[in-house]
Amino acid sequence: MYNTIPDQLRKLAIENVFSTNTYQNCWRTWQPEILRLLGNNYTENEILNIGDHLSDIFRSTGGGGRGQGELSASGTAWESLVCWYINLCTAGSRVVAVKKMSIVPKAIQDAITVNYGNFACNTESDITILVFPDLPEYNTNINQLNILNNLGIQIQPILRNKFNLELTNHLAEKDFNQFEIGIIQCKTNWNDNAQIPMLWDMIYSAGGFRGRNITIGRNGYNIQNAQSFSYSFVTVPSNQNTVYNPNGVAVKRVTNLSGGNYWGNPSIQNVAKSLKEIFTNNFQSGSRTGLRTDIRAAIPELTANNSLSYFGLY
DNA sequence: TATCGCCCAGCGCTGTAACG
DNA sequence: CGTTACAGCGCTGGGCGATA
Repeated sequence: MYNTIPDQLRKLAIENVFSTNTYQNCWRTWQPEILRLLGNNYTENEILNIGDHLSDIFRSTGGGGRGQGELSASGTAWESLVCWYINLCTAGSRVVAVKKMSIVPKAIQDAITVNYGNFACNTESDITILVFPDLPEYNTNINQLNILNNLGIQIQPILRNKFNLELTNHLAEKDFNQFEIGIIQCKTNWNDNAQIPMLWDMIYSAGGFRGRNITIGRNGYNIQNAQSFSYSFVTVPSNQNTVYNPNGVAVKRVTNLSGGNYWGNPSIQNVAKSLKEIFTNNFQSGSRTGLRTDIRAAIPELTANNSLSYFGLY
């Protein structure tokens, strides 16, 4: 159970999140807060509804600290919390959120690279969402797989006790056009920064600009050839004393993003949606049985010494 | 006058490359 | 394989100017 390729990559992604000092410090405060929100005998509803409270959870640490340390760390912390939450809600599905770029399959990395002349800029993305194709390779226990590399040699799913990324690299090349790709731009504040996701979304939507030698993708991998591509924005927002209304520039700039704009609060019509809505908006095809069914099945496994205990919810 | 959007500068954390 | 060094990255909140 939870031993498919997507779920192995998910585990790697979450272990990476927990490996940073910033997240470990935050987690000491966040974990009790999250467990309190979940309550006893929680269901898939309580798990999903964490999305309405992510901003409160985030603000429970730091508390307006203006030190450069906290300032710098907060961006990482928000990204990490969003990554944790998305993976929690998608456990058991073929949807995986990855924060660390180097564990994203190479072909996907290539596809989302924007080339400005011969300079590859924006190879980084805050969080990359992968929806693995609905093929046997991605629904089967990795111990029963027999995947051959280009030399005809079987790829070991586990190498030196670690998930072997050669597996995902190879399969993403082979099945590239059946992958769905999502980029999530995380920002703790909203106002001025809304320009950044707006502009990148324009470039991705336009598919580059030939006359100016601005292109997307490299090594033959292009988001146009993937199954789908979406660009989303997720903010806290940390701005104090700011009321967001549907006509504000910051709001207008992100409401038309291909993947939508979200925050860690309950949805407000025409302003921002709760992050919990991102699953029905963008990544529905990543589950055979449906999101809620997957979460329901995952809940017993979140406890100590079970297959999803790496989420730290015990 | 009230509101809104835009601008500014800095320093510690993280990840990666280089090294032993 | 473990350690070190370094380069790149990001968030905040007040003030100013433009507009209604």
